[in-house]
Amino acid sequence: MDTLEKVFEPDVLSANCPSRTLFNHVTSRWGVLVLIALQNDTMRFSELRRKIEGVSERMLSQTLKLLEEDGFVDRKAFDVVPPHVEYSLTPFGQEVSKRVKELASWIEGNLGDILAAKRP
Amino acid sequence: MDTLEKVFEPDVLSANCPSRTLFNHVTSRWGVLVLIALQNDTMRFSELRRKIEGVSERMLSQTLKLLEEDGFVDRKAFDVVPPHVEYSLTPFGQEVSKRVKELASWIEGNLGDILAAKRP
DNA sequence: GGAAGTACATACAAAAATGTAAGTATGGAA
DNA sequence: TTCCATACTTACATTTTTGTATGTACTTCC
Repeated sequence: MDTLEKVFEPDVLSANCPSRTLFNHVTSRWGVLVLIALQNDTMRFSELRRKIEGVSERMLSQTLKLLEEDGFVDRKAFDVVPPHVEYSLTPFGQEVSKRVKELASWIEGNLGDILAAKRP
Repeated sequence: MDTLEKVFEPDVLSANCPSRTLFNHVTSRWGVLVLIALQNDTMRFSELRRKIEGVSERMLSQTLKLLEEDGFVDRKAFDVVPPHVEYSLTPFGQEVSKRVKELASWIEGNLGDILAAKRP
């Protein structure tokens, strides 16, 4: 057996761990929504913009670019004149999307009870 | 059977759905980390501050207050002179924490592969 | 012929998030 | 007696995020 193992354990609680950066991108305000929106479909930029209520074009393209760099989103551009670009999730993206969606779904599904238990 | 059902379907993709607000709190920069840190323990303010590398006191107390209002965190204060306060998760908090943690763990566990696949 | 749709980039402005420093009341350690 | 620790709050400054408006290069619809 190896004598040198676990030299480095990724941990999002550590300020400079790369997993923290990735985690931040994935859980960013628009990142989570993009991941959810793309879960089962390939979508065009403007479709995404309509589906994710409230995103501005600027934020959407910024978020997509970031997730693409991280390897969670795949961008396919067709060189035609009214531009046509399709976004979808990579296999890694599908894994994180699944988990983000489970969180969102739990909240949506228990919204009534959660709201009823609030105090302020 | 009821004739008036599903009048309202919670959806985080809808700009003004209450689930979106809750989802934003939970997936906020420090919110996710607080939820993870409190997963299996009751912790004091300063312990949390040490565990979550990089949080400032201000942000930590603000985040704790928000999660407490939402009903995910429970705050127990003892009226002693060097202040003593204990934070823990409510049952709802444990549910969301579990899901947030699954996302974080997946990223941590696949960090090497994710990083290896990045393009920039 | 003019308007709309497409997928952005870019400059600028405004808003929101975050950090820093200081203050509070008190006990116990050095 | 001075300093540290506790759990915060508050004011103020800075940084980051987000939004708005505009431009681009065409094509199609009316």
